[in-house]
Amino acid sequence: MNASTNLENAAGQPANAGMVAPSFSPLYQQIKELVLKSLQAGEWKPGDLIPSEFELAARFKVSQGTVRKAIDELSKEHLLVRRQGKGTFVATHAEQQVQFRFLKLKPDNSAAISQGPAERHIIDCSRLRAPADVARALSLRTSDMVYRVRRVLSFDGVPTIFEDIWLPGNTFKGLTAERLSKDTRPMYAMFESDFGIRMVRAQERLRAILSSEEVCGFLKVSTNTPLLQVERMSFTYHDSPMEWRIGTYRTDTRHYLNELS
Amino acid sequence: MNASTNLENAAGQPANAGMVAPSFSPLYQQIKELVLKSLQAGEWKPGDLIPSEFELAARFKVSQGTVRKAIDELSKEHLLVRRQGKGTFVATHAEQQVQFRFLKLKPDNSAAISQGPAERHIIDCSRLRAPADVARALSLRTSDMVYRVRRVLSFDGVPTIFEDIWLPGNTFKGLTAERLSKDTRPMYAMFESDFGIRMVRAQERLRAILSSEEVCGFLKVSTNTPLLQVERMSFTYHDSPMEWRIGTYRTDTRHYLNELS
DNA sequence: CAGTGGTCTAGACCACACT
DNA sequence: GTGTGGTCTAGACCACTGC
Repeated sequence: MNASTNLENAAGQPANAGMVAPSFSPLYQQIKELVLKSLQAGEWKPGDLIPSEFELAARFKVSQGTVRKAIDELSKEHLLVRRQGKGTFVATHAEQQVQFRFLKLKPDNSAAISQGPAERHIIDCSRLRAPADVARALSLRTSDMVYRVRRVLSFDGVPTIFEDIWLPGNTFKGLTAERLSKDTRPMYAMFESDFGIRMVRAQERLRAILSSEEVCGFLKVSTNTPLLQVERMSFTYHDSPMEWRIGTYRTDTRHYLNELS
Repeated sequence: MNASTNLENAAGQPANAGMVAPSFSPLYQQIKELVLKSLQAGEWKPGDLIPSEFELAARFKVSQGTVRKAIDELSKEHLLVRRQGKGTFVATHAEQQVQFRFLKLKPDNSAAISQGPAERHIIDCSRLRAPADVARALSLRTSDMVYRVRRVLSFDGVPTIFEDIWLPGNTFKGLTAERLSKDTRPMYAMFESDFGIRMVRAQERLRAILSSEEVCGFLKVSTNTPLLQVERMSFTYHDSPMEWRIGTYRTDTRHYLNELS
C-alpha cells in the first residue's frame, strides 16, 4: 500500500467501507478522518482512553507509524491528548490545565490578584425564535428555536465581562438558568457531559465600542467607557457552528492577550 | 546512537562542538537547535535555499528522518518553508503569501473593497534615548538609543491605524524616514534585507481606549471615538525582543480577527 | 513486569520541479 | 532523468506508568 492508494479502493483489505475522503489523500489523513468520525459519533467521549496506536494500526490495516502521524496532528489540534505510558485520551474542557482555553483576557499585572476562574452570574436563559443574524451564524432557519444565555463574569468582585450566548435549541434542549447556575464546572465542560457537544475551535472578531446603557449597567461603567467587543463563533467537530457569543469586556485592568506566530 | 545520547558526547562522531543543549533532549530537538543557530548566525538568509534533508543528515550524522522531524517543527513555526520538488527555504516576510502575517485587522465585509496592502505614511523617524518603558520592553538601558517611527496606515484612503514603533538604536543604525517612505516592501521585509533582522513571533495585548487628541487627529476621528489599542512585542530568533509597537486601530469598518484552537 | 507513547533508523516508493 | 520533499513501512530501543 502506498501514498496514492485509498483505503476504500485498496486492492488488499479496505479498512473502512463508508469513507468519502477526497481521492488520493495521504493515508494518515484518511486515518485522521476515520478517528475524527469516531469522535464525532461519540464512540469515544471526552476524557476517554482511545485504543493504543498498535490497536488502531491493526484495525485500519496500516502501520503504527501512520496512525502515529494522524494522532500527532489531532493532538496538535487539541482533539486528543497523549500521555506517555498511559495512552491517548479524548481532550476535554474539564481538565484543569486547559480550562478556559478560549478566554484570552488576562490581568495586566499577572503577579497580583486571583488568576482563578471568575465568579459567574447567570442573568437569564431564554428559549427564543432565532433572530436573523443568529440564525445565519448558526446555520439555522429563523423559524428554529435557540437559547440565549446572558451572564456576567466578575474577577475579584469586579464585573468585567457581559456575554450573550446563543445556542441551537435542538441540541441544547433542557438548558435552564438553574442548571447553568448550579454547575460549578466551565460551561464548555457541561456542554460535553450534558449535551455531548465538544467545542473544538473558535474564531473571534474584536472591536472597540461604546456599549448600550443596559450592558454598561451590568458592568457598572458609564456609557462613554470604551469597551472591547468580542464576537466568538465556536465550532464542534468538522467545523459545525455550535455557539455564537457576543462578549463585552472591560479592559481597564485586564487585556486581551494574543500570540502571533 | 539513541534518544538519550547527546550529539556532543556521543561516543562516535560528535556532530558539533559548541553545543549547550539541555542534557538528554531528543536528537531532533538538538538538530532543530543547530539549524536555529545557523539561521541566527546568518549562515542562511531569508529566502535562501538550505541544504537538502540528506545533506543535513550527513552533516549532523543522523538519519534523514530525524532531520525531517526537526525541519517539520521549524516549518510549522514559520521559520522555514518547504517546497516539494524544490527544497527547503528560509522563511521571509517578503513573500506575497505571508505578507502582513501579523496584521490581524480585516475588513468587515471581506467581499468588498481593496484587501490589498494599506497606503503607508511615515510621520516621523527619530533617534532618541529610550524611555523607561521602552527600555524595559526591549531589554535595553535607559541610556541606550532607540528609533521611534510614527506612521499612519490607510485603507481605501481612510486613515485607520496609527502606530508608534520602537526599535533598538544599535541594530537599526541608519534608519531614516526617507528610507522607510521610499521602500515599497512590507517593513519587516526591509528589516530582513537591510538590517539582517527577521521577526519570528510576536505577542499582542489589546485594549479598548479613548485616545489622545494627537492620535485622534491623525486618524481624523473625534476624541470620544472608542479605538482598539494593540501593543505588540516582536521577537527575532531565540525570543530576543526586537520591536515594541503601540498601534491604535479604528474598528468601525474593520475588526481584529483571531483564530482560537 | 507488561503496556503505552516517544525516538531513531533504513529503505522503499510517490509527487513534484527543473533541465 | 535527477534531485527534492512527502509518505509509508518495519523493527529496534527508550521513557514513563501502573500492576
